[in-house]
Amino acid sequence: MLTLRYQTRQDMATLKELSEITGLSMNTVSRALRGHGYISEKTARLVRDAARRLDYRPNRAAQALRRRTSSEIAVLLDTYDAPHLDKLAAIKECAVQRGFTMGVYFTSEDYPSSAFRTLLPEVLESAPAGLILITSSDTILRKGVELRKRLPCVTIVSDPVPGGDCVYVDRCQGAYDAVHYLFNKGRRRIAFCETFQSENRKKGYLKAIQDFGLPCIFIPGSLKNPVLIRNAGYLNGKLFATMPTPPDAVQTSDYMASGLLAGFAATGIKVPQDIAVLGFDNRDFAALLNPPLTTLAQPNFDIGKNAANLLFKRIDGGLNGEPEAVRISMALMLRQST
Amino acid sequence: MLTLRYQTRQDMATLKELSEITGLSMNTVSRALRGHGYISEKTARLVRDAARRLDYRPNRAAQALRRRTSSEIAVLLDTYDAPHLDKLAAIKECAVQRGFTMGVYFTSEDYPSSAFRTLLPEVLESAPAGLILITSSDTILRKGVELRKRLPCVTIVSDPVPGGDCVYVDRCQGAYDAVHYLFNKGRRRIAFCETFQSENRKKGYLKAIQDFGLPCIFIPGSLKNPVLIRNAGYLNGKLFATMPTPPDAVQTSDYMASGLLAGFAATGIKVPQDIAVLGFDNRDFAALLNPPLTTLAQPNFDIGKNAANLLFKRIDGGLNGEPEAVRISMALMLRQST
DNA sequence: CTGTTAGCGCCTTCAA
DNA sequence: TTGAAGGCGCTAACAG
Repeated sequence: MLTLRYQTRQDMATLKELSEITGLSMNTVSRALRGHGYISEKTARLVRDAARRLDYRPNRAAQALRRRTSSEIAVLLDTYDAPHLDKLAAIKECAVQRGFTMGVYFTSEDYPSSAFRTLLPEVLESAPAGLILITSSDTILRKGVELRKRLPCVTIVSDPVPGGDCVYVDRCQGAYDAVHYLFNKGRRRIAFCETFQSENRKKGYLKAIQDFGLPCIFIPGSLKNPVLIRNAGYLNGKLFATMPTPPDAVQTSDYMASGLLAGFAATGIKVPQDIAVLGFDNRDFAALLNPPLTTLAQPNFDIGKNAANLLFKRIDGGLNGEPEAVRISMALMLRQST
Repeated sequence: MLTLRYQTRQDMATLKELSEITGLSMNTVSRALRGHGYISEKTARLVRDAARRLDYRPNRAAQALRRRTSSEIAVLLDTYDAPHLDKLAAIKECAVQRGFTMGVYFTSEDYPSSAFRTLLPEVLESAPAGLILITSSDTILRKGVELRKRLPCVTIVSDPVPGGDCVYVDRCQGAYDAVHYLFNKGRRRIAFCETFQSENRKKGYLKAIQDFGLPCIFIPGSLKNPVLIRNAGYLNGKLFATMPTPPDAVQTSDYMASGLLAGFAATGIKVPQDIAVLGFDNRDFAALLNPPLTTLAQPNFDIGKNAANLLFKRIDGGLNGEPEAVRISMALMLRQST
């Protein structure tokens, strides 16, 4: 059974108690614990032992009040997208190691109380030590650059943000690599299905087919809803069957790919024999499709870790450093669809 | 462009400023803002106007220090499961409406700093006003019941927790309803594929086939990893094809269902003509499978909302109420696999 | 109905 | 190297 010496904050030891027990002043105890200023080795040990014995934990509210800034890292998300959980876990992990907490804030147009302009004040209200923005909204990114003057602020994005600290996933390079891989596998008619927010992916595709001297087979589309995308994919898949010289490979989003696979199955097109399908994002379901989908993965945990590290660099080093853009590359997850 | 009158907590107005502006004592201002104690309508309005003008926001650190409890709702998750995001969103929504913040904590065996026994102190450290535990761990649930004496504490679970406040999803009833539905559709040989943590689902299945006088076709299994489950499903699907009198319907998890569909496709079994497939959980990918999967959905947003409401009931009403168990029923999402 | 007083627990001077 | 004093912003208890 898990037992603790306290069940609420009120049961926890305070500096004062430590000072009474050790016979030192509160101040000395405080400094010893934080390792600030001059403290003799002996006193330091004395204090640390007492603190450990009482399982002392500083009162964060008091710290925040006094220091005028809390030890919270605020993370702002603009979608409820599942992969974000990994990023959060990574940020959390880094935060804990440094004695920071993590506050999560969701922006969403769906809920009035979560609109960015009402949410941001709420975030600032907690006086966070730093801010991580996971978003594709220009408004939010601009605000991030502006806030950076006063508050360490790192964004997680798909394109580098000028003037701001950011971690970005090189989706363009990812798509390029995907086409390269398909090319090496002997595919020569590589199609691209466009979806919502696929600009960078498209760039990579276009650059690659040019570099490798391949024809451009571009299927436009701009749907946002996963299920609608899937249905569009289904129709696209059937469409391929009617083409005189159909593609022998497709690069597209995981959602679209799920529909394509269904469309191909319906028309007897064999994957990967007749056509290779290569997705994007490595969503949970990619491995569950039929056949399991080869796809480009975002290293989400890594992304979170890099963002947190960059943020702490600013928290430690002040706000005068040059903005940095950390590039994260995508990884190809090989499965049976290629 | 979004502009605020402050960029950090330090720029924000304080009670003292409000008191200077209005000519009232800090105390009066404070009471007027909180609506506590006697305040004349005139003063109240005066204060509220000034507060709005300066966009006053109470300093949460100071409040927490003084009140000895913060205005944070702590939520503890023991998996990174995607559906939890909806629950979080709902809890957050309720919290914001009441002026509370939400702190999210992940327990995970994968990361040492996230083990429950190190995490719980961290949670308590922030002196939360209440705690929501989303977990299937017995240790954690027991601790929840114990904590309840000191701290409002609601669990989100699959079985009611004796002695504790909880919101539970009636998975047993869900499975029962699923079989009932299949029965009404004329299916008479309804199989059940067991998976990790499917006890309640199994109970519902067994009860239903008994009530409707159907044969029990039980395929055991206890895998945990989604991809392995999917592969097992694929094999199960092929297995069905070899049976002298195969089932005409299956109830199982979404993961297993994804594999079954692949297995059926490989052996020429038609869904839903030859066999109906009915999943469980309505995961993101259910609608993306081929054919789109009929499945039982957990109303995650609803679950979160109920948990938050129950928690606030305790926060408002003290810790002496009788423990409550709120039952949430599952909903059948009809798609093309049945 | 309103004001005064006294801290909550911690950290930053400054003095010893 | 250590201690004493003061105050961060807010609220509870009490007095007017």
